[in-house]
Amino acid sequence: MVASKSPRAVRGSTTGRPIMLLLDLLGRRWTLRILYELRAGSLTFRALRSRCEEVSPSVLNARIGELREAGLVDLQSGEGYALTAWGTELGEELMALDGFARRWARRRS
Amino acid sequence: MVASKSPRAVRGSTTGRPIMLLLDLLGRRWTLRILYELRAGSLTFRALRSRCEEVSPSVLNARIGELREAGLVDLQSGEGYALTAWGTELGEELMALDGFARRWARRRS
DNA sequence: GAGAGTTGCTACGGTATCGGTAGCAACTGG
DNA sequence: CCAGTTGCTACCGATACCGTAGCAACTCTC
Repeated sequence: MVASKSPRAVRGSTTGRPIMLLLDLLGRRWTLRILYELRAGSLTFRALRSRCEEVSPSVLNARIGELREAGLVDLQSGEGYALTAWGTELGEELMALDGFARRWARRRS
Repeated sequence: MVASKSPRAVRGSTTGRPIMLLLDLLGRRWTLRILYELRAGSLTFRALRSRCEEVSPSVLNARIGELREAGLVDLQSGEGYALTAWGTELGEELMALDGFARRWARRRS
């Protein structure tokens, strides 16, 4: 199995609206960060962990499992973890946040 | 005070990069959802709570406090909570996710 | 000015999630 | 055989979260 515990399918998506699924998925600790760190290329489990400030492997594995189940991340043997086509597309959306973040950080003291 | 407990300033932003601050802020439960729900206009505390599936008021208040401190959300007396100019800008970035979410939801079963 | 209805917000206790460390099985290269 | 990877799990203490109840302040209406 691929870690398909499916903690709760999707946490609180009573509406069924896709955006809720997505917001729910992304609103978990380290999920956004993982996508961000994988933007430039594949990383091994441990390398990814290092990039994420040595997050607990159990949590990292849980997040990876969710992202794999969502079809956003994939494990390719020998290459480590990488974004899928969907993951890449989402990553590009998130990269728009980077520009905003810089402008935003400048204004708040 | 405005709920300025500042749980940890920013969770794990050892790098100081603005994007990390932002990802950290957005990677908390309900934060993305709150921004999303406020996109169309102001909402009172309780209305916002209803939109967020009756999230615990303590958590909602914590998230609001963080968003206010970040200058993304504002409380205008008599009007309820609303996005600031920065919040609106960020909200627009997030709205790009909505289109992605629909396409993405279609592919996964 | 008493009551009902708002508002934003807090306190409390139980529970789920997260964090930190240790370590396993499998594989690779000597 | 041994050292060094890899992905991943188990355990358990710490923290964030949830659910309910309720408060003070304000606005109505009568």
